Amino acid sequence: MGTTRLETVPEPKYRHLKTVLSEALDSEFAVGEILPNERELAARFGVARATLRQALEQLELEGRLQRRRGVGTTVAPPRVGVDVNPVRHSWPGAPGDAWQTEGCEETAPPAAVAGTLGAYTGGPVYAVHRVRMAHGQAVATETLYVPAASVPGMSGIETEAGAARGRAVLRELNRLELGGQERAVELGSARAEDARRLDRLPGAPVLVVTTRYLAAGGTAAVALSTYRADTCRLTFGDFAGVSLLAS
Amino acid sequence: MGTTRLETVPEPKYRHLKTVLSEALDSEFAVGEILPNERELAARFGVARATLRQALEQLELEGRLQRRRGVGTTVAPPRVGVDVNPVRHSWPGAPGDAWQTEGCEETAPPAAVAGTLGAYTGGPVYAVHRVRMAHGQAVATETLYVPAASVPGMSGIETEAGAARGRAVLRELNRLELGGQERAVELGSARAEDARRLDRLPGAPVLVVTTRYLAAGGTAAVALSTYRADTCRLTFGDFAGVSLLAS
DNA sequence: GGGCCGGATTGGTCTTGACCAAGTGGGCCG
DNA sequence: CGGCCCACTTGGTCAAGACCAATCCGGCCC
Repeated sequence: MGTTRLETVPEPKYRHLKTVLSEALDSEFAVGEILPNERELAARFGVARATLRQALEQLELEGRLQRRRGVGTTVAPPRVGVDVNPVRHSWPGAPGDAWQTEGCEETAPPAAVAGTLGAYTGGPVYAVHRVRMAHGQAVATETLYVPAASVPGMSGIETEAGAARGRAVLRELNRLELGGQERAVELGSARAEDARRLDRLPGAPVLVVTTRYLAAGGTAAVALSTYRADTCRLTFGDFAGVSLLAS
Repeated sequence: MGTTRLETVPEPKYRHLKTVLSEALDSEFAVGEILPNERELAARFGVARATLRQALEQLELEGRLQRRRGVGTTVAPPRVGVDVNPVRHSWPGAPGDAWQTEGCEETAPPAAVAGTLGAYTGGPVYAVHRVRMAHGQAVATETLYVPAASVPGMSGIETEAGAARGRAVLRELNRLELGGQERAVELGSARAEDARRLDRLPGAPVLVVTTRYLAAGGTAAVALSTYRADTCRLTFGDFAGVSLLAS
């Protein structure tokens, strides 16, 4: 074991294993290459399969590996940089971004969202569902909550259905004069529904992005987005001038 | 089990357990309260300890629980909102933020950082180490890489040492005319050194924030920050006018 | 009183062994 | 030939049990 051992206590096997595997991935494997199966790897390193899996799990969390039941463990490509501002000076749904609108329904928003919508509570709220693609695979899901009262021209919406209706809501939203956005990022685990769309198991780690879209009257809409934590690196396009924000 | 069961396949025990525990946390436990130990919980639910631990691990990942060896499992408080822009129109180290400078050394930056420093490669680079506190506990660590060539007045730095020297570097940096920042956020696992400072085990999930500080000449500095993913919710203060960024 | 020490408690690591579920691919059957 | 089906491979879930390491706390010793 040629790794650093500055600690006074022995390093757990799985952590040492993780280091060894990590170095092997850098030097001996190509992206997309398939590793030996877990039983063989465990035997090769002389550890129990559970111990090996502990190391593999962390490597997968770091985006180094990709595992699929029935297929195997493969070396993952570097994380894709995903800009949470897909299009400059845009509301969601502007042409050119990678979002794909899937549907729209009229529902009661989650309690947490309802609170931030503030002034618009009470009236109907549209929930627009979208999926974001990158390199041919789904990397994020989003539910955008839009109170009908917060945007004009919402009366004709009922004439359309499904994805078309979602796009109509976004179109109306884009007409608003915007006052900026407020974002938060935290770690979460994918709900069953999101996991399915992201081709992951429920509970998979995701980066949860909460966005408040601000308009003259207050919060015009709230978006809840979940990005695959294993494959995504969220970027926040350069926003010049923190100084511009001085109050 | 009153939970939704729309899937056709049976739900794994640990996931069901997670749901049950999650609901119990909401209704039957107070923040800071200590749960029964793992062996008793496992017995109570009629599962192996490993299965119970799988549920607890996910709940800890979501910031619902906090576990400490030799102490027990406690109900975690809601995540703290941490603004990655601690002070408006500021370089790091401005008065009033929650960062605490711990030391400064002259080192070769990691390869990834060296690349982005671009024009300033070759000369000496200072690494300033800081820790960010919130509610009395360390929630983030940071290493700020500052090429001596990128800031003026760096000649007198050598007269100071340790934290004082770090503050001196930050002071000089603050004098620069700034051109904005570029950020990226991704999931990572804490290196041994960071884990120690964050009072976590190595490998603990962290949100890794990479910040490029831009100045007239290019990248003036690069910061690598790691935030405890279980306790932090990163906020990006409202930046008005995505429209201001239009090129 | 103050500090050391040692046992009890708790989560962390590790093993062995078993079965399940999702894909893959080859071979049989129409 | 084309499509269905089943055996097989692979990761996912689960069990029962053992020992380790960090912490706490009470009692002993100075």
